[in-house]
Amino acid sequence: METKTLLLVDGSSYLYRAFHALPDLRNRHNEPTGAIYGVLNMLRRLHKDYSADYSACVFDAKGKTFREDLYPQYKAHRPPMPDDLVRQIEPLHEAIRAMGWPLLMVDGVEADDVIGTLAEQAWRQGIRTVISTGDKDMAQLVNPHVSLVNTMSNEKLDEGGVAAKFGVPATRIVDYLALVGDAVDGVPGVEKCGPKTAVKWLTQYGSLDNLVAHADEIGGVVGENLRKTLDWLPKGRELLTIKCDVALPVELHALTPQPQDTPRLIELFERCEFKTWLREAIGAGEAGQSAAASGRQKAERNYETILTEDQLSDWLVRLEKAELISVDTETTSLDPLVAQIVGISFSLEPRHACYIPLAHHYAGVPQQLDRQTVLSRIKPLLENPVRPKLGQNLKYDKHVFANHGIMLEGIAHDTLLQSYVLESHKPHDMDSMALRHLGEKTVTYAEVAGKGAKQIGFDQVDIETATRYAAEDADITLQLHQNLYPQIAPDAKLEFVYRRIEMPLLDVLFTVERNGVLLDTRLLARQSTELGASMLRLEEEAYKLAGQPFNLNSPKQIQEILFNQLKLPVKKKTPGGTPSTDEDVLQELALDYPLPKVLLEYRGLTKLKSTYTDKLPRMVDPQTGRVHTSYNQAVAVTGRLASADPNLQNIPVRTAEGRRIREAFIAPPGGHIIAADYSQIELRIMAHLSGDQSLLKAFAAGEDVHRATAAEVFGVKPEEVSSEQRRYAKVINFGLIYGMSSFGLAGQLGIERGAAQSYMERYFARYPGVADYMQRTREAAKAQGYVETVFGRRLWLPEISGANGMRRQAAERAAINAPMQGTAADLIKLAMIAVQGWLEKSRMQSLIIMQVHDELVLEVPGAELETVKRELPGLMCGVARLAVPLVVDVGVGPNWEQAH
DNA sequence: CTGCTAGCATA
DNA sequence: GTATGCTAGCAGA
Repeated sequence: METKTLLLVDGSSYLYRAFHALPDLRNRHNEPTGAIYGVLNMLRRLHKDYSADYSACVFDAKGKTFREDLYPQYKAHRPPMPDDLVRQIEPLHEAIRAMGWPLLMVDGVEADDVIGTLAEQAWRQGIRTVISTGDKDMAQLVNPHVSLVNTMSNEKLDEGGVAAKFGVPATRIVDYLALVGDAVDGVPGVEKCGPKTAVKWLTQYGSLDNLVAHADEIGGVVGENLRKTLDWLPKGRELLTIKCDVALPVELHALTPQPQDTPRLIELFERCEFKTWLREAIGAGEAGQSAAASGRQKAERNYETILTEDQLSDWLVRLEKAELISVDTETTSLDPLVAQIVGISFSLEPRHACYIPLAHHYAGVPQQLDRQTVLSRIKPLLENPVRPKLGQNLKYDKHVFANHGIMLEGIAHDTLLQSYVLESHKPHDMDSMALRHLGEKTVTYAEVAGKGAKQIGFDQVDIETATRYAAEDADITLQLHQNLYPQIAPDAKLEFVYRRIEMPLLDVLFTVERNGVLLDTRLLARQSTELGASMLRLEEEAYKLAGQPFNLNSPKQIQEILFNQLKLPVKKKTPGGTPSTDEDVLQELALDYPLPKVLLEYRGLTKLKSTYTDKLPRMVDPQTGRVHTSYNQAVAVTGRLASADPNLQNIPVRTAEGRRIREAFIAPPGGHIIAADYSQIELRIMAHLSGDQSLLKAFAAGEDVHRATAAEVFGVKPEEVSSEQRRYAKVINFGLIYGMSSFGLAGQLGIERGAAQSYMERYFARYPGVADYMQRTREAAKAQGYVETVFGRRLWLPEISGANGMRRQAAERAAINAPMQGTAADLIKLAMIAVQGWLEKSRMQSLIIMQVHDELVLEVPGAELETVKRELPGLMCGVARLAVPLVVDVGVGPNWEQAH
């Protein structure tokens, strides 16, 4: 594959140099133009010399940078920017944009750091970078993939060039700069140490760190000066090090050269009186106009509203031939099972799209094509599995079409899932993605339909506005696909996650959501009544204990009663600084006082009533008589699914009262509920990933792993492990999965920090493979910015190298947890695909009705019970061969509770 | 009416 | 100590 190139221009460095180097040019209004001319001239030369796939001109922005925080004197002695220079900045930026250069300024980040970060991102993606700069500090960025060019002197520097020019390799440039210092930016080095001395020292000692270690060996005054500066040097070096990991508002791939805005350029050149360039621009403008007149203008968008039979037939012909159809629906509702089609849009090539309005209703609406007729005409195409479709969140559109009796097949690509596979931690809504990847600002839903109470239905939106919005959606989706998919396809691991996991899962989730779950609503209603009665009793008791009535649901009022009126001791604070009244605190207080105990009981009951027994019956779909959750496939950064509306992944199980709710999840008459869950899945994955021998052996032998851990940590025989010891071991095992510290373990077990520390040390001594794995994971996360699951799903940790210590530590813990949680998510997703595939192939009536992270729940007719029970574990365990056996427990019952 | 916090349900 | 979604209360529109 040929290599792509990124061209980065250090605009700020050229701006200063042009201003000082060039004569004081002015236009007839006496406005200075010299710096503008100098920088633009250079950009034109670069444009001629390099044909880059990506490019950007980078400037310093306003805002304090980390260097000023680190060292207040940084750039402090610089005189303020001359007014004549300030006045040229805005027109220069406009001209650069008009020329089609992507222009980057990031608040609080210097141009150097933006350039460093982009160069780093580029070489990691196999893209070559050329940095155009007049600043020698940039030499530190040079490596086999990154080179420099000074467009003013025409000097080019690759790795060899840097070594030849400076006398030290590129990797030592920062050390070199720290010794010499940077007078311009006000960063001192070692007094009397110039380039010669710095090179001599670095050649002799290899690096600054080693030189510092041997500082006492250096003689003379310079040696004396070096020793005086030892404390300063690390800080100086930090100031002079270009950061390569700052957060940027745009993606590298969005930095594509844009078409020139000729009219704007003509205006600017006229104002500046750049005569030659002006003539040239006018010539280009005329050529462009005639191109537009003859229909060749590419940049223009062409969105067509389909209102006639002829237009429709015309598009149908093209849709039939298309190799990929970008499709989007506009509807009456966000609820996928309720939504009715208002219009449909298609796009087959970038910047061209159509919108077919079908059910707009407002005064003066034009005649629209008949919805039923249009749907029956496009139905064969939509249902044809060999005509590939593309969309953004097609699971939703598949529901919408299904609501009209159309089964959307041939779903080949989904940009939501592409973005999720590439960058699970970033927003995946179309507006942000268009900006991030295409540099395009899109029409938002709020702009066409309003928001909040004033929001109107899409059917009330006038057809012209609707076309701009809906056609753009199909168009932008296609453009995003053309940008994103090429980033997935060449990477075998990402391709697997996208094509073998997420895309097939889309259809499975559609089926699971549509299947729905049958609820015993009368049972839930009865439970609600009971809960209500108990709550009333607890309420009265609480008022008596408090000496006054208050709102038991209000943490604020509870605070007032407990800590101000009853003067109970404050155990911990909320993040907001007020005394916490959460479960842990109440539990502790309950040992000594009666009211907290009542509050705890009350809280437990309210949660059950409001979230479950009251809410669930109201979520039953009147059409199907069942509850249809919605699985969000692209929110959890670890790769898990998330269930919402209602959330069926947090139905109570821990307490006996809570578990009763599961009795309401039932099978229809003659059917059964089967629950199949992976046993100890995350610990097994930890064994696999770490390769720890003891852990692998314990699983291979089918041992009770918590008991085995207890035996190792407490140094007793497995059969002698007490239940207390096993409980401790279980907490330790879970803690490890969460990347826990001894501090956290102590809190969890209610023991001293030192005791927890020694448990962990003993654990790691007995399971050295696990300790090793944790360290490796932390390092990998730091080096790459992400960690991977067994299947190669990338789990991004943007804060792993951040400046915020607390957040960085949290990112380290997440880094340890993510491969385990993420691999478990991959496994059960593969299992869902396997199970659904098997059910369809063998024409079974059984339905997958829920997924709860490590558990699948099925509704099975009596006739299929034995078959499904027999096959399910094998299907779920067969999706991967790990270094440990996978074990699935299967339970059967008339309801979910009894299936366990 | 919207957005925030506290609290809590699950894996 | 990892990852989610939902509820009620409450403050500021």
